[in-house]
Parts: sequence; structure tokens; C-alpha cells
Amino acid sequence: MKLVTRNTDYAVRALCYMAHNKKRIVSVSELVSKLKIPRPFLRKILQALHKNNILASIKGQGGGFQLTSKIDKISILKLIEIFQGHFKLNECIFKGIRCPNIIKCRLNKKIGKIEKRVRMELKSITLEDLIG
Amino acid sequence: MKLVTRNTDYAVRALCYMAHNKKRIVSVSELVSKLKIPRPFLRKILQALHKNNILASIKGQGGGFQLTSKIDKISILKLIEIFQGHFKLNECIFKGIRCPNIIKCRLNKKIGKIEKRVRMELKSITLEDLIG
DNA sequence: GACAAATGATACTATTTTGGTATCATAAAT
DNA sequence: ATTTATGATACCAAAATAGTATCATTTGTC
Repeated sequence: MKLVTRNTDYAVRALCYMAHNKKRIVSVSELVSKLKIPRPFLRKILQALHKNNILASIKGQGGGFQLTSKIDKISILKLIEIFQGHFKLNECIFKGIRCPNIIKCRLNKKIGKIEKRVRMELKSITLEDLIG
Repeated sequence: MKLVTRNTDYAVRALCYMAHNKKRIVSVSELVSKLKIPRPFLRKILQALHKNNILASIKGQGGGFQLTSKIDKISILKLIEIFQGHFKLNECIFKGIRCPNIIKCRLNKKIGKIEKRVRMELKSITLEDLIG
């Protein structure tokens, strides 16, 4: 089970790299050569980060990406939600439909409590913590 | 993201049903008609529970399955590990290989702490808690 | 003993999610 | 104009999850 999938992971690395080179514009090419992430996949990831206002993009020659916010404002939770959707540990199998399963509902309630705490912890971890 | 996949979920339901009918032998047919779980899938699940000593099996006519242990001894963690493998939230992408990514290692450490707590909580939830 | 009703074992298939590629359009520096 | 970047989007591949199918074996009943 993966709390963090590969695209989120790559995003973390790319952003941390960019954080080291603060304010500088970093191109996909540079990131590819430094981080060894497949180029088109990384491109897609950076575009997603752009759409979510984590990165600014500069088109054209000499262009690339740039962090928009301070790294202590970017949490792992946020990145997870960009790439993996709304963070939920206990999705009911019978979403929408009337749940026929009281047992599972009890379990979901308990998992819901765990989820709430995990969510808080993930929210508290920022890129800054990873760069140290 | 699913903390509990479908086979684990079905196992929970089946076991809870059996717990209600304590000591009785319950056949796949009965479980299928009560719980509306696809028969061959449920069979596979019950066989796994048998292999892991959660259930005893009685072959032949009138046979079926029977709980071996008390329901307060069967944790959700145990069931998750039977059906989803060893519980881990932070599997490194570079398992085996020398990890080239110190950032991710820092993240893994933090996730490792979360994992430890989630694991403990899942261990503390038993079937008894779900039957109430 | 034959038959029916159950599980044991195991191989196969289908669906969904994850992890990518490929391609064409658009923008900006030279 | 050309080159070097990103934007958008459709497509493809691999892995994980969910489920089927089939044959073997055991055991109770007639």
C-alpha cells in the first residue's frame, strides 16, 4: 500500500531541487538530467503543479518553472491531493448506493478517525522539513 | 486510496456473520446468500482465512467453515496483512537498490512514524469491536 | 459403493489504477 | 524565421485488484 505514489514522489523531489535553487527558473531539461525522471512524465507532473499554483511557468527560450510560494507553505498532504485525489482511507465500497453493511460502516467510522489524524500529520509535513 | 481492499472487506463481513452464529459450521452457500458476495471470490477468501488459521474447514456434505479463535483476538491489521501483504505505508521506490534520494528518505522516515501509529491502531481494532 | 455436497488447489481472465509516451499547439528569445 | 521552451490532450503499458473456472479430494447419506 502506497501512501505516496510515484508522481507525488517525483513532485516532491522536483520541488525540493527547485527550493535549493531558490528563485531561479529551472527547466524540465535540467530536472531530468539531475533527477533521472522520465521527461514526458515529469513534464506532466510539473504542468499539474502549475495548474495548482505551486509553480509559475515561463514559456519560450530560457523558460521553465519557478516556485510561487514559500516551501514551508507546501505540505505533503497538498501534493498527495493534487496527484492522488482527495485523501481518504476509508472509501465505502457502496458509495452513493444505500450501504447494506452496518459492520463495514462501523469499521469505516474507526478508520475515519485514523484518517483524520494521518491527514493532520501529512498536513504538518512541509517541503521545508524535508530539506532541513 | 484504500486502507482496506475488497477481499479484506469481504473477509470482515464473513467473519462477523460467523461470529454471530457462534460455533456453528457455516457453508459458503449460506454466506453467499446472506452477504451477496460472488461465490468463487468468497471461496478464495475463506480458503485464505483457513490457511491462516482464522477458520477451520470441514469438508464433505454438511461441511463449511468455523471460527477457530475468539473474535477479540482477530484484528483488522491481521486481516489486512493476510489479504494485502505486510502493512507498509512508505515503501521506497528504490527497494534493494541504493537509494539515490535523500529527500525521499527523510519523507520515508516521517511516514514511517505515521505508519507505526496507524499499525498500532489497526491492531487494536478487533472483530469484537465491529459487532459491538 | 455410488452419489451428492462440501472444501482444496490452482490457473486463468477482466477491470481498474498507476505509470508512463507521443504529438501537436502556443509562446517567447534570438 | 527558427529554436527552445511549456500547454493541452490523447494514447499506451504495466501492475494491482477483483473475480471466474475447473478439477481434485473428502465425507455424509442412500
